[in-house]
Amino acid sequence: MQRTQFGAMACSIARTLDVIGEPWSPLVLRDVWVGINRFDQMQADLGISRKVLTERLDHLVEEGVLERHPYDRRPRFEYRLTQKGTELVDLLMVMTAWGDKWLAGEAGPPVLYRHHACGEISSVDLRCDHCGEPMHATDIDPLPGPGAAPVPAAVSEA
Amino acid sequence: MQRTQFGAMACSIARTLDVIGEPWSPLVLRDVWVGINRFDQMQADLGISRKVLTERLDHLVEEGVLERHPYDRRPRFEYRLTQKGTELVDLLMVMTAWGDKWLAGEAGPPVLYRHHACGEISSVDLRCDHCGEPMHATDIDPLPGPGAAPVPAAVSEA
DNA sequence: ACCACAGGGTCTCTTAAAGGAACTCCAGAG
DNA sequence: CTCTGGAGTTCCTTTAAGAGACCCTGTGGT
Repeated sequence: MQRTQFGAMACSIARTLDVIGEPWSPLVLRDVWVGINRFDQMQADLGISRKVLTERLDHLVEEGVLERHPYDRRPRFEYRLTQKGTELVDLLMVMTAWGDKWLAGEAGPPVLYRHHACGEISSVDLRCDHCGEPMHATDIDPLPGPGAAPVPAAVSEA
Repeated sequence: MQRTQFGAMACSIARTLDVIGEPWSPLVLRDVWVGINRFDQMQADLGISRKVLTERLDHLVEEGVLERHPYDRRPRFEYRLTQKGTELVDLLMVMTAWGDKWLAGEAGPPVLYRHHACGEISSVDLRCDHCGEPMHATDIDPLPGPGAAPVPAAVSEA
């Protein structure tokens, strides 16, 4: 719903939410990722209302996360991930890992991932891109960066 | 808003969205993570409506992501991350990395992270927890897992 | 003992977004 | 020349977010 626009906050989390924070958006992205990339396929797969699906697709295309590719002389499109969108899938992979661990219950994870490099069923882990050691919530200190608090007159964020 | 409950879908992404998919929830989590953990502090920091903040905090506590710690004889609470919540911060770190790369613009990232292990300003990278090689969207194949499609009578998901 | 204060909510009202379903548009098949 | 099937679009109803006033309860000052 999001009446408040998060994009103006000096916070990359808030800005990212402006792109995929709306309800259904991550699931639309997931569908495109796994190859469900036409309107009616997605609609059927997700059970989302057609109106909302239209809005989400338009928004994701505007944001440069998806691209429309015509596949017919009529205005018929397939949606595909851009580079920006492909990198956003990292987020889905981490959501999957967390959901698998904390929410899957006795049935176990609904989907497994096989890693091409090693051929194993595995999941994703977060590492420091400098030293390669694990990097999680308690392993870091936040410091103000160059883009901090850009609008002095603004009300609040962090 | 989310009239549709995602939690019933056989998809860890959808289930995770049920926990933190509502508007503001990730930002509430971020605040608690960085030490803004009382009601009025969060309200002031985010500019969220008090009603919605109450709902989000209640929900996150119910889901076991946050814990209430009294700090007064009156019913006054600090909110803290549980283990489940701390691991969910991984998601925020990945959102931050993506937002820093694609949305920060010329000003640069609003916040930097210093990694304790190496002392460097760095960001997070996704690795296979088996072989340690990079693991991104195009490096994996999804396969059906043990918890796939639990309700044969159900309508749709993936 | 009394009053003002502040943290942490609750209530109410308005506005906008999600759900659902019917309707439109158009190219190609028969 | 009508039928069908993707891809939207329109309309209506329901519900959640935004905004801001109001409430309740210890506490500290006088």
